[in-house]
Amino acid sequence: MAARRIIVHADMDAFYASVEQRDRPELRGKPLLIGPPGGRGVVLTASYEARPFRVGSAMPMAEARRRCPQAIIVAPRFEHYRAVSKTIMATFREFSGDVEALSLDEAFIDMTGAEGFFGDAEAMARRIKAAVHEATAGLTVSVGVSATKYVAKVASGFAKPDGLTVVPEESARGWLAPLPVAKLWGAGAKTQARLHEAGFETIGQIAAASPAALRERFGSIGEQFHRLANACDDRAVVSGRAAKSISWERTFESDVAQAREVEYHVRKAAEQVAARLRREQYRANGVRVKLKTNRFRILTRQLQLATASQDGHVLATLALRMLPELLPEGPFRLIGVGAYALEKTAESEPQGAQLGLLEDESARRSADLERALDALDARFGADTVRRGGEWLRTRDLGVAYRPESDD
DNA sequence: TCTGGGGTCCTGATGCTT
DNA sequence: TCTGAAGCATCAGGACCC
Repeated sequence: MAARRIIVHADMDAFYASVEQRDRPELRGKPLLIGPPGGRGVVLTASYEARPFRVGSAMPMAEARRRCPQAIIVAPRFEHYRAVSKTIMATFREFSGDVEALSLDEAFIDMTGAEGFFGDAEAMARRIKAAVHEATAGLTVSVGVSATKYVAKVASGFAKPDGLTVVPEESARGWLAPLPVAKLWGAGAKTQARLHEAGFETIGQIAAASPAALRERFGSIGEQFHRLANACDDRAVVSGRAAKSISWERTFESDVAQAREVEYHVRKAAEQVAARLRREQYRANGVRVKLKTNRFRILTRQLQLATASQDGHVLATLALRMLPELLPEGPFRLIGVGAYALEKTAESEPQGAQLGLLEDESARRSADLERALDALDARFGADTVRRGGEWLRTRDLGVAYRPESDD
């Protein structure tokens, strides 16, 4: 008989806000919103002091400011959060080799068979929480433990912040039953509305329904809901998953309408994606362009590359080829470029050849970038200027950005 | 209210091959 | 040689997650 599984789901509490409060004592104990300080955007994270004002993630910043005028708004520092996240994931790996990161602030840890080292499920969870607290100089994490990923995940959110919930396998079904269908993994706003329309309010009602009827009404996800509601979830914790796509997109302060401006932003996005591909040692076999119109219609087009590439010029050339048929749909509030069908580069190439390639590549790329900039200067006129490492186009675009470095 | 960024997975339409 | 069906790959969009 297979060993009884012990799956831990660990979820940092108000992660971005907690990091800022840890690093800046003047923010502690105060309502804090992480998000764009001005312009268009939504709240990324609200500190626990802001939550009583009914402010939360994904709420438009304008509405959040109305509900909580005294909140301090801080722009996110993703690179910093990524660094803190590395420390947290490394701490998890001290407990198990099977750690599956879901995002910067949460992960599954398979602790099956580790009772001999760390004690029972609750003891394990306490030790993980204490280790994270120590490694991060005071950040708290909520932890759920059960025999399946799904139940562990719901459990970690059960007693936030700084929570610890253990749901034994034999009581998991009954524990889930009274929870609302919103707790089903995969049921977002649209699906919840359809579930309510069909008379389903609780997970227990889904568990008791016929899987065939659920499939009939909701498709394959209906059957999946039935399995989850009955605490049946044999998905394994998968460590070291490779990326399937890498993208870069931006929403503008004011919409972009002119073809030359759209081309400019597509080119810039392609360079950003290529820089990440090189940094993370991927090549892409396809390029996808994404535009969001000022009426919130999302348009995408994709093309495959003849040869896999991590070169910004190649990606941009292909991306620009898809633009003509989309431009009449503008103006656009968002422009993005993505690379998909990724393959890893480093391992398969001999070390010497790889170094030579990288040197040549780097020199050629710098020259390409210079040529591209000259061309942009020539096309956009004298108000496209570069000062130090910063590129500024003030008159038309109102944007300033620093190209992402490769290292 | 006025709606991000970076991802994954699923579905239906369409086109190609056998 | 033509045609239709089946199977598969690709594409565009939708929904979802954090």
